[in-house]
Amino acid sequence: MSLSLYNTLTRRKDLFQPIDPDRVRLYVCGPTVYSYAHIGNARPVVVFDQLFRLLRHVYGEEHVVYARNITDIDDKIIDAARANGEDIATLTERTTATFHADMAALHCLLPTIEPRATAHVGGMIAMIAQLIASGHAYAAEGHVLFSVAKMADYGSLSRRSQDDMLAGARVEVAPYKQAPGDFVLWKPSSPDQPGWDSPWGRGRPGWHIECSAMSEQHLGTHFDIHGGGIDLIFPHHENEIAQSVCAHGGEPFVNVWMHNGFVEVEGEKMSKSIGNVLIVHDLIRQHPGEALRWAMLSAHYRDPIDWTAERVKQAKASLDRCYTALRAVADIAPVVPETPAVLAALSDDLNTPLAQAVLHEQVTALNKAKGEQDQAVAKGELLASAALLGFLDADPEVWFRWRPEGAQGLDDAAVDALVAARVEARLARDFTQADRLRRELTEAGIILDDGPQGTIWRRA
RNA sequence: GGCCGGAUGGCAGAGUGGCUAUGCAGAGGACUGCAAAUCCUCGUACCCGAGUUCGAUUCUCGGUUCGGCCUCCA
Repeated sequence: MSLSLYNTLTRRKDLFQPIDPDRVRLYVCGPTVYSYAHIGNARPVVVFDQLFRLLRHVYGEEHVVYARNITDIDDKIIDAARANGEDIATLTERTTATFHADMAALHCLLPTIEPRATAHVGGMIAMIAQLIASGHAYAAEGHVLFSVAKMADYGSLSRRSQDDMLAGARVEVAPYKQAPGDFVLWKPSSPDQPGWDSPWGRGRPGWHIECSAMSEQHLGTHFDIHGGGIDLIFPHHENEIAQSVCAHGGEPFVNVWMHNGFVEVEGEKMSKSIGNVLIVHDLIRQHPGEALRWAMLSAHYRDPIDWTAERVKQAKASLDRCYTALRAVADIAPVVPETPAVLAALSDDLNTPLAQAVLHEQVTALNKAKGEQDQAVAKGELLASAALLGFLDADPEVWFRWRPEGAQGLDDAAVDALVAARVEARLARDFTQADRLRRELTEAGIILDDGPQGTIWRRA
């Protein structure tokens, strides 16, 4: 199965050919750990988790290296720590732990490597020194800046020229800059700010250099795929390219650049001023994480996604349909196929909406399957496809008993008791009583299914 | 102003130069003590205009419109 991926560099889908199929390397820009991750932060995590899963399937689990950094030094962190009255390490460790838990709830695997910026300052300083030595950067007033004029094809990823950018007139013109487009590699720290000793005085790294230094250390100077949000194309990734290519004597840096689209909320841009920022940590208390993952993957990763209550509801309904089918064949051992049917959809630039459609067709096939043999095959087809997407790994009984945190109403034992009472009433052919109990349960959000094997229930 | 990406049925969302996904919602039927679930059937959607073509929702050009980025941003 050939894999094609849309490459921001070429602006088209290209056949993916790894540099080394025994060591396929992926780098994704990870979180700046100063507060809870919002749904927009979660999108690249879910999208590139999906890519990671696909690459592992195609090249083998041991042959894929996925690095996603933790940015644990940044001015936003400094400000947040000060505001909280806690030290930076406490803040970043706490936030990182929450990030891990939240992303795990979205069924995201841990990356192979999770480098932290503060553990790589030495590498950043070395790379900056290299850039100065090769004439691509200069020191001025305690800062070190990259000189964009020294790189011939600066702007090739975002396809913009220096002139175009100056027309935007939002470029900060600092006195120590030789040209307005030059960007900071190193900046000085005041005594009350965190800092590291360097040849240019005590200071801290600029935003872009950490990814160049960390990818170099863990993935080498030239690797396969680099991902992140579409807003990172410029300046972050453009500058990363400039730093890495120039520090490595002009050799190629990344073959495929991939960018996910933005998340909107109920048709509006998500922003603090509108007050519609959705925090993953809150969402996972109100909805099963698997449903949130389904919702996130229900739009193609390059398109903007409008995150709505309706979308989450539909995602939950889709998974209910899957788990309903699986519940009916819970006792049948699946016959797992070698190649999941969703592989073709995923191999076409991660077409997850099409993959979900395939899952639905597999559910229909499972529902229609007659006899244990056919059911075992249909179940295996569904599970194999779902596994590649990070879905349907729960016990259906657990899925259908899920309830939001702090939910009022009947707990599992209370429901079981009422259901048992109704079963007795039905056996006694007291349908008035049975229907009264059904009504009571329906009002409590419990849906009953009287089947040949007895009565089962689920939460709506 | 520059660069980039969209516009598909009630909703979400794929895809294709002719055979018009998938799910939800809706209509009808089978099944059912009631119900739920399931299965079957149904609704003939592709922003506008011109061009290319035997044929365009799909390709080309123009337009309308929505959105993103232009050194804080996933």
